[in-house]
Amino acid sequence: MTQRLSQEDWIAAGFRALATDGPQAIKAEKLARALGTTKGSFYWHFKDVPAFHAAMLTLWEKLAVGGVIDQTSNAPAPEDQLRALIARAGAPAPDRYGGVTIEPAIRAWAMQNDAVAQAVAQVDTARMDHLRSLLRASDIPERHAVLIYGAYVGLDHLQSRGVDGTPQALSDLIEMLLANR
Amino acid sequence: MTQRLSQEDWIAAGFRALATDGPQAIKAEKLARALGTTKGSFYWHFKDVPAFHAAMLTLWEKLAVGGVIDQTSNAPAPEDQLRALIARAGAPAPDRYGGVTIEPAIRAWAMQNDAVAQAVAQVDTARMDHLRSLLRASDIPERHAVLIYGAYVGLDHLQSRGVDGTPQALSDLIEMLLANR
DNA sequence: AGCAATCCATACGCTACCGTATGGAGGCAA
DNA sequence: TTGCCTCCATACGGTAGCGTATGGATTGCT
Repeated sequence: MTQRLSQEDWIAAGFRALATDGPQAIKAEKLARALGTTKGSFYWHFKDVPAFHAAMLTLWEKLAVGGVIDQTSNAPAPEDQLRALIARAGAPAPDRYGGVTIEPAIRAWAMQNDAVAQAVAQVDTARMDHLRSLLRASDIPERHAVLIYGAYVGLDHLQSRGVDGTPQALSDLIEMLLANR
Repeated sequence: MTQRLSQEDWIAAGFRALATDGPQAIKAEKLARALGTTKGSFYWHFKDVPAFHAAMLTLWEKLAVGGVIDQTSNAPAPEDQLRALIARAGAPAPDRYGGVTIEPAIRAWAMQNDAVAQAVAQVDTARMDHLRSLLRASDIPERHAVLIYGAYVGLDHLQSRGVDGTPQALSDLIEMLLANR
């Protein structure tokens, strides 16, 4: 690699490593090897490994919340806002980075790192709040937010493990809830 | 600890460590410290760390598949078999060990270990096959197996992260599917 | 071209964990 | 009691990663 690297390059490499090999792959020297450089560069761009992790998390929070919440105000009826949300969240996961879906990996990471767990909790709360408001506007009981979001999380996980039929399943659920209100 | 330990003691400690601190806590010396002993004992009971992991996985597969599949044949109508399954899978997760729910932690572990991923895949296939047969008998379209199982996985994850309302959500889904067939 | 700022390579000491080897400690049978 | 067998403690060499320090290379500015 005769190219000079930026913080973003390192973070992208971090997400790639996280998605393919799990949290234990997000180490300074390991990433340096993957980028064809040395940890000298890493410690130039980041104070230490926890700071690097924090940078990854900040970016993910932005992608994970923004990617789901915005672009729903364009739809006319609240039912269609809901459908648009599911369409966006269903097939390809909303938070991709470098072509890789990272959310299941982030959730796995949260098991062994409290800072990550906290970030995931914030994202979950924000998403569920938004979902609840859409449900309210669509005359669907708000308590179903847990079901929808749980299904989203589980289907995303199963999709990452190679199970298929997952995108369709989520919109099946929404249509059923819309038909039964 | 003046007590002599068995393989089972080590495995229980392994699950405890996995559930609370994640996969990186399943190390010989770490577990030894948690048990108040040394790794001399560990390497007496297990050939090496991968062999220990394999023992954990074998046990989990048994709990995870058996715990869901058996004890459903006692119900009369297939609808009630389905309800019984969900009741068993809903509130406390079916595979507990030492009072701890371990499935979300196992799934997280699967991100960074191919042997674990394979075990999870086998469990998922077995459970979904069984679920599909119950759906067939209950006149619910089989393709909804993915939705139900996805919801189960996601709700189990959310429950482990402290979100509440998760047990109710799964039976809501089943009742809705039963009402809409 | 010359200079400064930016970025990377390398070497070092430190910690954590692995797996092995070997020597006990304690229970149990004869 | 003696001896054996099961189980654990300890010490060792090896690997991988952390964070620091310091010097060298490149880039961009003037």
